Amino acid sequence: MGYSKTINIFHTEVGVKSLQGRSGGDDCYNGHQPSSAASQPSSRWNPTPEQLRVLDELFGHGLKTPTAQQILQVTARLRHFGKIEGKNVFYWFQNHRARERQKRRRELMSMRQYHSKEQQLWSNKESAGGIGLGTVLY
Amino acid sequence: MGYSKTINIFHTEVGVKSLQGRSGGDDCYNGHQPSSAASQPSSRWNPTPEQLRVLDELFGHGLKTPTAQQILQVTARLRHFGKIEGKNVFYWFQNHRARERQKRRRELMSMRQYHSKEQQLWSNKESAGGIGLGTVLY
DNA sequence: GCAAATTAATGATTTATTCAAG
DNA sequence: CTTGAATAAATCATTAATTTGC
Repeated sequence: MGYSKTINIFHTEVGVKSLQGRSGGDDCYNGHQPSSAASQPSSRWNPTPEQLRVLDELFGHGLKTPTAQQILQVTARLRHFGKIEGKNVFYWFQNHRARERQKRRRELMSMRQYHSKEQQLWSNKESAGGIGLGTVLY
Repeated sequence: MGYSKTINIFHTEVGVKSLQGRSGGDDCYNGHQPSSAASQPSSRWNPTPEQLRVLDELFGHGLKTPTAQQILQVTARLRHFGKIEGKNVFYWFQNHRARERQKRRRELMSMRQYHSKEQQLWSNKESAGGIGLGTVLY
């Protein structure tokens, strides 16, 4: 059975700002602070470069959908670099997966539109006479 | 800047390394060559200002990852301004995307701030549930 | 002003990823 | 689990910009 059912127990523990849950849900990197310059406390988690590095490394090593205990461990590790909560880690993985899928899907769309071989065309001269696409085209 | 640039102590030597004349080596655009000598074959494509203008315009208009056909069309258009191959256009878009991303990522990085406020919101409840810690994450 | 020396840009290659088809 | 398709990231290599001493 799906042991990794991943019921998000994390956002139940503390007050989740459900008012921000909308807005397309795109960025997981949480741009910059909404203020102008000075250190105004941010309302959302903003990962430090070290945190981001660790998260990317974990993701790259195959940790796509961490379990609850994995999220807790990762959170503990990342807290050493700055303020962070479990829900931040949970959402980071969720958004990262979605973002990767989206990116890949877009790439597939644009590629299947023409089913072309892209780079291998350019490795050799396209004008050498062997490729039928060398002419016309606009 | 440029701390980790390639330290090439030999770059006073003339030794042109282009042992593979894969790019024909005819008259590429060279911004300003010595007027006396004949066109010295350039080992790599050097875009003319017109070519650059068109490329930047296309990119700015939304053409970020052109398909093979689009690359061929663009190449055909740009060839009117000087010698060019499809792979040059392909590489140009690849590099342009990468360096735009690089620039934006560096900007984000520099404005990213560190949050020192520590919150212990997850002290007890996170570790509850009888989850055995010490699991290898990857 | 002018080239040699140096630095910054950028074209071209290589390496590591991604999702998902088989 | 392995591999196909196609990058994007990282790196290498060459060109232009510029600095520098004369």
